Amino acid sequence: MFSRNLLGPTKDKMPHDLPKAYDPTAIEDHWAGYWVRENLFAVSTPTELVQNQCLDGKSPFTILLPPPNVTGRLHMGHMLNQTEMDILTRWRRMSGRLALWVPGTDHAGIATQMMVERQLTEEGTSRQTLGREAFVERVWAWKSHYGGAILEQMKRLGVSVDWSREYFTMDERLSVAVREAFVRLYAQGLIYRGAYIVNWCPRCQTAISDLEVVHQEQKGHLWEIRYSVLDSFGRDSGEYITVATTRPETMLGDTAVAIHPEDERYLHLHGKKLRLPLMDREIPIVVDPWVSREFGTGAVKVTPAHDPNDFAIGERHHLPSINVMDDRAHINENGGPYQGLDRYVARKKIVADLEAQGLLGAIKDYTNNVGHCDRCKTVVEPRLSTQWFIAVNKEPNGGGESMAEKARAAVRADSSGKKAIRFTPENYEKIYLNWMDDIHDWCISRQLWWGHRIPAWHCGVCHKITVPEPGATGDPAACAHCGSDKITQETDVLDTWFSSGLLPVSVFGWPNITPETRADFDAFYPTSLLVTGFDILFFWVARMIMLGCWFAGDVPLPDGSPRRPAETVPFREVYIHALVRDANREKMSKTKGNVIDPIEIVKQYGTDAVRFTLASMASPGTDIAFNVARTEGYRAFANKIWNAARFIFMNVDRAAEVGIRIERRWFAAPPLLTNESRLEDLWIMSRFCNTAKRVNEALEKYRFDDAANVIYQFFWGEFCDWYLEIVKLRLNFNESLDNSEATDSLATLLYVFQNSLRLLSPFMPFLTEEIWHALYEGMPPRKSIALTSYPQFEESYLTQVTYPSAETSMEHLVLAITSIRSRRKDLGIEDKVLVKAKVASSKSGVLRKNRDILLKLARLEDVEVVLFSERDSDDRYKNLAWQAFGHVDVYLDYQKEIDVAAERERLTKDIAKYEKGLAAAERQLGNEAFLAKAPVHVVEGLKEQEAETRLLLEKTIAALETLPKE
RNA sequence: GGGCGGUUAGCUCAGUUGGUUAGAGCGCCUGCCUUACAAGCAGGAAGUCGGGGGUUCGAGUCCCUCACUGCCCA
Repeated sequence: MFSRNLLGPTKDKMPHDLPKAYDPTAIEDHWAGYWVRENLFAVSTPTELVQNQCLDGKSPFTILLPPPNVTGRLHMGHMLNQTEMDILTRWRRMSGRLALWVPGTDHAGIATQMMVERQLTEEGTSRQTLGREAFVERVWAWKSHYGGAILEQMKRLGVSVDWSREYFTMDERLSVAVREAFVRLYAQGLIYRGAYIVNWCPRCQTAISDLEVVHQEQKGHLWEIRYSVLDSFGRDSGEYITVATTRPETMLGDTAVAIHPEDERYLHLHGKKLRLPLMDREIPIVVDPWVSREFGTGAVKVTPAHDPNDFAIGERHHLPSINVMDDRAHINENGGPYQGLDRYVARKKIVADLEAQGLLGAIKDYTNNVGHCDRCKTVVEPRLSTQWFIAVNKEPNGGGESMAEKARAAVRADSSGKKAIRFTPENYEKIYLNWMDDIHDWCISRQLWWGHRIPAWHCGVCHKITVPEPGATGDPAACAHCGSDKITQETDVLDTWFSSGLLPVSVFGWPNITPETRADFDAFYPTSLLVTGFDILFFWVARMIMLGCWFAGDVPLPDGSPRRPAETVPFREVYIHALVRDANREKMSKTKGNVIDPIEIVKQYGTDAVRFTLASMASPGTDIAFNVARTEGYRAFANKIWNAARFIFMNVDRAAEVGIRIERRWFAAPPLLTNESRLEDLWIMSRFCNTAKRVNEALEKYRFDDAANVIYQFFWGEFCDWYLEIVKLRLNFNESLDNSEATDSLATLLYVFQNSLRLLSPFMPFLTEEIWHALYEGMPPRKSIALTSYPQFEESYLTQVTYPSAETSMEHLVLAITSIRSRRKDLGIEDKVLVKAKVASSKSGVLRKNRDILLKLARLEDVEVVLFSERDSDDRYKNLAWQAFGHVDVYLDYQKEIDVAAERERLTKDIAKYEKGLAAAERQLGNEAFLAKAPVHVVEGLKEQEAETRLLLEKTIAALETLPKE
């Protein structure tokens, strides 16, 4: 097998004996392992770099892998994300940048805790039985055993990350950063603790942030409940006020009923009290303009402990808050007779009891938006609870901008129009800013055991909170307020996104930035790019911007000068990629069962083909409907490349037989072509340079689709379809002949092929690596094609010769060939039959000069080439059945009966087409306004087109007339 | 309810600042195992660019409107 030669090439073996069909499984594992083993993409701490300045003058290209959950399994979204990052990183690396891609995993608080809890349940135990310390140990054990499987999957995809820098968000050094970030924010007055309505997940038994709540429409009911109005003696007045609710069980915690101050229906009730049914509690009627008069009955029950709006009303009217549910959303001791019941059981019972007491009004069907836990899909319970928050809109102690303000400024254009962070696609900038404009304080505490424990200590004596001073190491021994040593650490942990939001600063050493340790930070911060999905735009991207801008601002530049805001950002660019959907544009989900496992597809079609599929469909802003039909097509492309290699190796071997060896300089520099060089060589070099230029431009704009399609088109449609076919004419190696022509052709062929491999390698790293090594017969100049340079548009090279004329000449030749082929088909000439042809053209010189190509590719026995003018003035050419193809007319000398009817139909159809086109052109050219206002090249182009169409029309009509009458 | 996007060939999608007769892949039809490749080669069919209106010499592209559809936020 081919790759075995690379591991130990032997002279006596045929080195280029490749299997006929490309088999990715035979090579991919080998190279994936090789890249990791050889540490090819490791970037050591730069020693002589100044801030963002490489020795060669190019800044480093730095990119962080969005850390997958340690519990994660690779899905299509990851694969898209990683393919895009890998293409860009490989491309930047090959383009001469110091390219660092840092991988790692996220401890994923809730997800991981759930995973281990599930295991414990199966074992018949629980985390509570184990206790906190043992449980956390158990999670670590789980992590070392099962965690990070996703990184192994990534290795299989061949991502060019620096594995030596792999991190885990709970690593010691990153935990230090988390703690320091917390204590600094606390010292700045931006972290506070308080009782607020939070989203409570009864399943996970923790508060979750607004972002972790997914709203879903759900069919439910709207229950109307009658509350008795009391008279001035506290007795039932006989009057009722009716409220409507979707959550009747919360009435247990009602502390008021609110009405709109100007609602005429209730004016007489201002200042009255009500009897809360079932609980027999007196509650006031309050007036509040927030109440909508149109909704329901215009009277709303107020449950400050279980609804954010009610909480606000409660604050305004100094109402008590009665929390009626416990951590599991069971009714607690404040729920009277309902204590201990699950919320939904309680709901049923309360409705039944109300009905029994005649206090239940209408029950209406009602669809409302119910919040669910993002993680476990349990219905979230808004619930009053004491949590830790970051005040994102608040000025820090000592003044200055808030975190949100800094984070907005980083994205908005400054006075000179520059943006410190640029989004692609651009519209995400607006989405980000809209969100940032009404951002709420961030609830950062979670009632979990797995995560970074909040570095705050509660005093058992004075009940105040002690948070260490910034920079302090070690835990406090005594209360900072009363000196008592009876302090215990807060049991809550931090939101996972708090630690991942710090990654851009923490992975490069923050907060430990000293002259000795700062080299990484100086070189790699800000990172160059973030590639991620829009689903974590707010979760992660926004938090990184807030935290990055906040903390990097304290780190001076290497020369000691203060860091300007634009240099505090965590990344300079954000590329938001699309969602990968299934072939029917459905969102992939486990419940729908339409999840495509990338590893399965990779096994079936090869990593390169899947990568190429994703790249070719990754048009910014458009979701990807992943269709294996596409992947099948790109597997065919991989096979095409493979077979081109086989063809080339075959010729290298044939050359070797007559003593011609590959010379390294053929690879190193482009062939020296002149205006006298052969057309196909000039043309393919021109096309290659053009392709390289377009690929570089496309990648610069994150147009992975354009880049992939341009390469595909070049390699298959130009290099294989035309160049290889033509070059077969030249590759005649013979001991008795002068082989210089064949050798020259081989040199150009190898140059273009080898550089095409480089061009392709960021997209198809495995296949190109394999063939590239084989080209050097196992003795390559570098360890990997990934360490060679990326083809660039070589301006100086292209000005040496007249490439544009080579392109037009080649186009003409191609037109002549395809025209003859088309005519052959029309006449029903079998492929293997060689015929004689006459070709009239506007460029007969090109066709005469490349007669051999014309004969071979059009399968001709002989060809006579004349100019149009010669043909038209010579009687010998009159009355022949010419077929017009624009700049070329074709006549084939073939005796077989032609199908007159079919021919007539075809010509008639053509005539109709030309007439239509001609009419359109004439109409426009007859328009004086058009002639006056349109740019010259447009007018000239149209005139030319009109003339051509007219000529085609005339010729076709003539051809129709020469057909025998029926 | 607020905001953003989409509608182009049978399918999945490109189409850059308005400019000559709208492209690609897959699929489809016809013929070929032409020694790199049948995962291939050659030739071909297929679109009134969601509907309507407007701006313009000129609109898939800009504006208005309607329809359908997706997403985010509340």
